[in-house]
Amino acid sequence: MSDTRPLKKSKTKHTSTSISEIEAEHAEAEMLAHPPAAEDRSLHFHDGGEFNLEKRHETSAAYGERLGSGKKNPFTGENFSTKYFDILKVRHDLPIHQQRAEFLEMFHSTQIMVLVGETGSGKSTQLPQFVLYDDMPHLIGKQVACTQPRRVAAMSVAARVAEELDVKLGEEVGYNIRFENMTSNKTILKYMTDGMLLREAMEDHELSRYSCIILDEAHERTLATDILMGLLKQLSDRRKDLKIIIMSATLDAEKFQRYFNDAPLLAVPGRTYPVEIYYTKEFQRDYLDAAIRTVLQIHATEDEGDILVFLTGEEEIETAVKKITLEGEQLVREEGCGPLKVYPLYGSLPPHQQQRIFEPAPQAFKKGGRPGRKVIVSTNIAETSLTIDGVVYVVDPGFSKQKVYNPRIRVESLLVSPISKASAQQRAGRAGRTRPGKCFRLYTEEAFQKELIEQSYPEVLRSNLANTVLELKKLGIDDLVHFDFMDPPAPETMMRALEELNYLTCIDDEGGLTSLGRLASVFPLDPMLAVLLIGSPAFKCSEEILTIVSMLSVPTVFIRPSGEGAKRAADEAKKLFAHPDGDHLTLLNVYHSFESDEAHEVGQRKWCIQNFLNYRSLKSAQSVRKQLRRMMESHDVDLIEGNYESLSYYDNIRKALANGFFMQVAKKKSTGKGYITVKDSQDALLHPSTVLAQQDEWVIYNEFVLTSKNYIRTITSVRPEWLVEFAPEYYDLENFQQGDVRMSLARVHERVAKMKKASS
DNA sequence: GAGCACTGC
Repeated sequence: MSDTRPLKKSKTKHTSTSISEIEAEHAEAEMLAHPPAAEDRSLHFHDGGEFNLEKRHETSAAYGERLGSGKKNPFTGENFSTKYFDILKVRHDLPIHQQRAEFLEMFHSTQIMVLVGETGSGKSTQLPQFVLYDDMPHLIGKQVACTQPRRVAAMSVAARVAEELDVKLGEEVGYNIRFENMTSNKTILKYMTDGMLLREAMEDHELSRYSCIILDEAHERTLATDILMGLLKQLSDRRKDLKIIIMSATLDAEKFQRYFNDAPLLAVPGRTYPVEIYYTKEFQRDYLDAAIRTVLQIHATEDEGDILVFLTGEEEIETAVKKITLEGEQLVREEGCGPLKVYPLYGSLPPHQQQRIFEPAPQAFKKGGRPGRKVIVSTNIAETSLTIDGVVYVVDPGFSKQKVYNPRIRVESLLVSPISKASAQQRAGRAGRTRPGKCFRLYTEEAFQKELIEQSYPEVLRSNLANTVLELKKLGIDDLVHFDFMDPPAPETMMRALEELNYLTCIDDEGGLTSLGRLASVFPLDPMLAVLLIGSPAFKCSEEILTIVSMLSVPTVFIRPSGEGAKRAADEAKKLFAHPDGDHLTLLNVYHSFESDEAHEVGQRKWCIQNFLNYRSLKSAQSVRKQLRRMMESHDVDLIEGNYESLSYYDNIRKALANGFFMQVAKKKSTGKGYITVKDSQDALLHPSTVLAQQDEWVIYNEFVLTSKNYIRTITSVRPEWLVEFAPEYYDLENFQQGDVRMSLARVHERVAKMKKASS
């Protein structure tokens, strides 16, 4: 039934390098009441003791253990709970515990160190605690920070560590993520997202409140992590008292060491099971089909154990789920196989459906019968963000959707591309979390060796850097060209970013931050949206623009289910909100309706379902709006509500949009179909989701998407006179080559000149 | 007349 077999067995044994040691359930850590401290503190050593500041950065592992195993919590002075000692036993069994002394020795001898640790080593939870006992931040009024790339990780690790230290979450141990600051003036260990620490660095370049900064999951190379690394490298010269620890999965430890001036390395073993790797003999033309057949074959021939399949996107996953389910039923009927339950898993799936992957595998039809099995068909989300125990078989076709940036046409797009060796190893590791497993790679061993790159490209090489450059400027980095990136981005990408910021007047011609740029950097938005927001009071509609910007900052609010009838119904529902001038105004209508009395009477959640709208997106637009509004207030950006009765209500909003989006304009082609972008002369079609008819000559667009065709998406019609008026330098005729756009613009300039003459 | 891998502020 399958020509992907016989699979060649490789001798390679693989050990997982999985990431989060802490599962979500720890987030619900039970908080115990602390009994009041009654006894005096004289019973030192065999009964614990107190911190001794003189020993700071000179303590031994025994010192920390003595303090941590006494009667009283040395951080709070209160008696430890019995639960504390139960957890302490478990912690002592973690591999990293053996290396506490080794860690302290290295920590004392160097300012910057690199720590690599595999899954289950306990590095994210234990290491920061080792630091606390030696660094004693509470005695010198400082804090220890530990960054995570994801919010859930920051929250759940913090909850776990608070439990381990027998303190209340938010007091000695807390976390800080966007929209939620769970810390207090007692906090000495703070888990936070990497983006959050970057924000703090923009306010305080010295990061002076910290005595030690731990960057966790550094191998993921998020934009924020990369910038922080460059920053910390610089800062380590100015602040000799600041300790820095870079934590990573094993693969690229040397690169981190080299980057940080040959920083010493500590490696801690993980706790995972070996995974056998199988390759196909031949190249698989149709990886989707091969993946489905491999799953069915595993089900028919392999021992008990769940299957995890990696595919690239929602549509592909839903197709695979349907096919596997159908053919699985056939296997049950014809071959007497056990039951098969198939679950999709991807980011845009609502949380309760994501949770279903944790349901237990189906039972065999009869006792002692062939095993039932659970199959999870997932995007990359199961590679890093979510861990599923019980997976024994991994099917890896070797592809994922990755963001790529083309600086020439200034477009970010998603492309199905081969994964890296590191990713392949990470995927394989997912099979060895509970017992030895198998990984079926749907490509040849030769392809793995020769064609896959070692590491995925870091985000900084795949993104538009306008926002990053603005952040760096705000961080006080004047010389961007010589900023020490671990992987420097292409010069053209930097040039594009500087050019864009210059057009937005966020930086002047000398590359210096302008006052507008400084203000724009306050907002957690793309510079263009920030400038749009800051400019909106001039058009007497900043409340409305604030709403539109918030709606543009969350996942799409429109739901369009599959199935012909449902699609039609969803399209009809959308028409109720449609504004003839475009999608931005349509978003405004949706938001207003969401907050209307009518929606509240029905119940917002129900109202959303009735109107094919995404409740979660709208709620998050609300919280984004609240945050941005606060920032506008504190930075004196006027909040002005447009006059809905006025005839110019919508025109004012469109003017404000034109003022912000003047770089993202397309013009209807005078001959032929479709539109052409004004700056880069790219052919583009209006995305079919637009509410606009195809007749408006000039439009601004929110994004340019490359899929089956070139599309511009989220579009509003504007008058060209506005563009010329608001961005005269950008629309100077000399900037345009001969052609359609220039000819039209010339006529616009003439009209404007005539009008001026007539009125004077 | 079509889709949004995953994060983060």
